[in-house]
Amino acid sequence: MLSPLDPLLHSELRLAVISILIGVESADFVYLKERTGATSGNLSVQIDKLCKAGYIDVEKGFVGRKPRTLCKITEQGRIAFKLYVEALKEYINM
Amino acid sequence: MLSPLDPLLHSELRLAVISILIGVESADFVYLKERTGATSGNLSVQIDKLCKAGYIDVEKGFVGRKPRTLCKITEQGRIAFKLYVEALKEYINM
DNA sequence: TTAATTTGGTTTATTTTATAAACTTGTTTA
DNA sequence: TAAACAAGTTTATAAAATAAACCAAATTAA
Repeated sequence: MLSPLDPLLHSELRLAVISILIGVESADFVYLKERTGATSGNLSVQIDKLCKAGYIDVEKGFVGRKPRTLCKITEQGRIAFKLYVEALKEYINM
Repeated sequence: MLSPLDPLLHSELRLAVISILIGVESADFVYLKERTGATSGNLSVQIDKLCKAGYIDVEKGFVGRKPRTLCKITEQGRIAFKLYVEALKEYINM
């Protein structure tokens, strides 16, 4: 039977965020928003979920006087993504 | 920016159904239920959505005295699946 | 200098989905 | 002939995604 798909990753926006974070050291809220085209509200919620799941680390601080939310994928996130991709491949027959 | 993912296909069960139908001439309700492990109710609903979207053809009939729901992917379904897979690849960096 | 706008978000409300539970109709089987 | 089963459908509930409204601080414009 087909492997189940991690519901935390099987979400367009969360998958996009993880997909971006996989390729970079870290990315901030503004960058993720621009790259994904998401609304702030939606992005905020989804970042929170990924953080609570332990898939990303979120560091809130300031750069100069502006707030900055920095996101970084965790090892757990990398593993979950890898497993998700493997499961997905069963569905798209690759 | 990342391509949007067809919401009709970006659903675990509907994707599983299409994935199975891609590989066979046709498949009936019972077979799909067994292969996906879904409940009847869920499967029924999702088959309906795929049908209404024009991604599959559904033929309800009888074999002997037992009802049989036969599903078959349409050309539109094949195309949608192909596009979905292409879009997905952007996310999983392939 | 103070009023409006922008930036970088968060919170709350709404809509949509997925899923499960309950139900139906006809058919075997005991 | 009553109980159980098969093949679904319908309805109710739970969870998700998304948008809209909001907020605080900083910047810009009048």
